[in-house]
Amino acid sequence: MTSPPKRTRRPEARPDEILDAALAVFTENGFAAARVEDIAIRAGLSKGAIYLYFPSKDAMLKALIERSVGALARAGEQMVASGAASDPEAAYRAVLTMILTAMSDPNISAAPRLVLAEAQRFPELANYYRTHVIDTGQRMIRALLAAGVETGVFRRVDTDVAMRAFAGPVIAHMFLTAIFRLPGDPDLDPTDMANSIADIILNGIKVGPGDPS
Amino acid sequence: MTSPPKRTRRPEARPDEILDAALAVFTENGFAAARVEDIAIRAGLSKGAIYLYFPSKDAMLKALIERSVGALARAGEQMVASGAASDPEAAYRAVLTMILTAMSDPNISAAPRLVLAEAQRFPELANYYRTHVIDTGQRMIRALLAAGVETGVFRRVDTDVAMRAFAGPVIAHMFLTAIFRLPGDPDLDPTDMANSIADIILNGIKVGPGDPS
Amino acid sequence: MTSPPKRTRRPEARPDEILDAALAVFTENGFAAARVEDIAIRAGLSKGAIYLYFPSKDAMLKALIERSVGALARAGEQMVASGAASDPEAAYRAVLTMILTAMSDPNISAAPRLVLAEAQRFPELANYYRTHVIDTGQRMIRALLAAGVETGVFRRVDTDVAMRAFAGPVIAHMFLTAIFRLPGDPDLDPTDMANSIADIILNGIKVGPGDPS
Amino acid sequence: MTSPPKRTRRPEARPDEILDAALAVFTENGFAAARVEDIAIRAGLSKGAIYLYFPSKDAMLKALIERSVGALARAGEQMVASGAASDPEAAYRAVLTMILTAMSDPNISAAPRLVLAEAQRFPELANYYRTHVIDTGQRMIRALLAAGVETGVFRRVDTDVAMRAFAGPVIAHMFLTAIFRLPGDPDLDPTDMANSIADIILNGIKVGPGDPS
DNA sequence: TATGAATGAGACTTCATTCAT
DNA sequence: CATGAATGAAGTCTCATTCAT
Repeated sequence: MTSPPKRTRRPEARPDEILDAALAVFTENGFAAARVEDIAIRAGLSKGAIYLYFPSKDAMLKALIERSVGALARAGEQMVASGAASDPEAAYRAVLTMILTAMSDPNISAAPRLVLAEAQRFPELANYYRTHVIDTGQRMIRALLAAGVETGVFRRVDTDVAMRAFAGPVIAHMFLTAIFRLPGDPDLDPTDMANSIADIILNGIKVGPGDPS
Repeated sequence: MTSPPKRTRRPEARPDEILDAALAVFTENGFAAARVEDIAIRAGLSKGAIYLYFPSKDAMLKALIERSVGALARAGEQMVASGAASDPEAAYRAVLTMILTAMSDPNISAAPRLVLAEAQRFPELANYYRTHVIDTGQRMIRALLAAGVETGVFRRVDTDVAMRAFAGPVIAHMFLTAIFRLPGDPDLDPTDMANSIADIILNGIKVGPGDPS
Repeated sequence: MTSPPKRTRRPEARPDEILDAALAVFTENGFAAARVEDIAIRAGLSKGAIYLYFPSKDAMLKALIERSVGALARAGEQMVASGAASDPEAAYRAVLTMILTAMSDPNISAAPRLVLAEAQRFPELANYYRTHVIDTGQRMIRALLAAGVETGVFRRVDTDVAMRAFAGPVIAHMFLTAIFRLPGDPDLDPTDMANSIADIILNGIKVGPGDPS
Repeated sequence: MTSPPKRTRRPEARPDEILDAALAVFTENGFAAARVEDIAIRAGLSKGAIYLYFPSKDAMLKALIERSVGALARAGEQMVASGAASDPEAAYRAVLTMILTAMSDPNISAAPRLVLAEAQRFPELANYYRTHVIDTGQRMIRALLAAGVETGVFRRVDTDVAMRAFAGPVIAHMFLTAIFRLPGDPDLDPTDMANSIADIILNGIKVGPGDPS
């Protein structure tokens, strides 16, 4: 239960500790301006030791993104498991609440923000993210929409449009929370926020009075 | 008709030409990794000449953001002029179309993306952007909502929620277009996209059959 | 009597005005750190105009030293004219008073100090100064001593020793006045100082009671 | 016995080795024109390694002066220990011989000359030197004079005058030796020179036949 | 003569990476 | 495994000098 006696930090956890430190430093300074030494210090290691675990600073960025993508993928699976097919509306609310809650924590949103900030410089990164995150998200959105159309609650909406409508508010919330929030600003409850957003989006894609199909 | 022999080229346009070049290089490489020499080359100048117009690389970033904010502010005024009060729905569609069209051009979205990428490193920048862009946007959204509530077409929606619902799809579109778009991907017409998004959002905040007020 | 109407500064005085400015800037910043632009500003000219009068920064330094050496040479002639032969003691007092008075003014001592500061970097400069100033001084000191020995008031003193005894206090005074003087320090009257120093040095080389010749 | 293979060389001596190299390069080129790389090469290190020991070129200059002042202070203590009180004349001769011998070596006089050359640019440096060297020297001269007046061998001499008479010849000797000496010039024996100068100065401040007190 | 925009070599400084220990 | 001294490439910024006007 208690934290181990410092020197005995299971050495197999090192890479992860380093990535934690790297994420923090990358987020604070941007990738290019981040110094390996600062990562080392934050990880409680010497500069040289970092290179026993990662061959380069670039590799750390890549590993970081891959790790974060893994977490997102797991979240996605959970999301699918939450039963989109039977009740698409409830599924959407559940997923949105989960993601928005996560993105309300700047420490958790750090990785996605890092990708958005650095993707242009690292096309390989952008590609990895697109394949593993965006495409997955797209598939999930499509499934959600299909389920809703099937059950007659949703009208037919273009996937590209839906992606913007579904992901956009999350991204906006992330930036507003992590970057543009002032010290005195009130804490917005993520669950309330998620439900209010869902009220709008779901209402927006529901079959209306005049919509035949 | 052709450009004069190198040394004589509307000298009063220099700072703007340099900022154009800087924006391009910053966007491509990120601020920290951008080299002043590349900016100079792109601006058709020597490295040293840059420093005749800007005292430092930091100053270029700042000037760049301020210039871009000016453009956004002007767009905002135009948006207000488009008559939100008389017909909020039409006003929203007009504004969204305008912004989304702009953000469909990676060259135009470059400045906002730069801010999102670098704001964490430059709190002063974040602050400037918040005061000049986000707060202005918030005011406009509030005015739009109030007008709609007044005329009985919109239900009452929290401003923070509305900001995420209104701005989010634009931001998502911007990133999808500028960063995650593959060479072969089809061109999405911004006007169609704006209208489809507006269909969702407007429908989402409209007074529904069951909503009394 | 009044200063000329600004634009009409006899253009033939330009080089001298530039050298005045250069001396001031060189003294303040050292030669290497001095900026040609600062010299130009101080001279009321543009950077480019400087190069109409001097081919390089180095040339300014050289011209500066040569000009200052000319002034010193003229002072030396005056010194010789003051009649060392007839009364060496009075001649020494007169010369010391004159030089010490001059060296009490940091503006006047600026050139010699500049030489001492930069001579190592510019052997040609050191050489010029040695030939024109030091060697001349040496000859004068030798003449003074010879006259005193002739009249029986001075004992025989080695020229190298005498140079150190004669010039040293002047140099010390120069540095103490120009560099190490604090704002609040009292003004020392150069004439008093010269006479007090002369009291020591003259007494020191006079034929004493026990000295035969 | 021979120096070990490059990387391992009493590492604790590094800063001192660097300062030795810096002093040489600063003296040769002046501070502003000295290149850090030249210092590094002279110290047998790479450019970057210098910055492991000193944060800037300025810091090297400061450290250099402080080190040299320390040496001078130690010499001063030794001088006091040489017994000024019992025999002021002998004490003066001893001190002058010591200092003049030191100043006859251009390597040793390098630091003081550097101060005289750069003090104007670095007021902090001038101040440090004044407090630690000049003021100390002044106190010692005053003590020497007081002792001589006490024993009735010296007449009363103003301290400011004495400083110029005592320190001047040393400074003159230093410049004549380090800067204006030609390759062919004969070696002057510092001890002889010190004694000859002392003959003049001591004689100059001694109580004369006509001086009552 | 004079201007001042422009050039480009060069300097200080930083930092990713290596390697002897 | 770990350290930390060392390297060297690279980048920002400065400034003497030039030149079209």
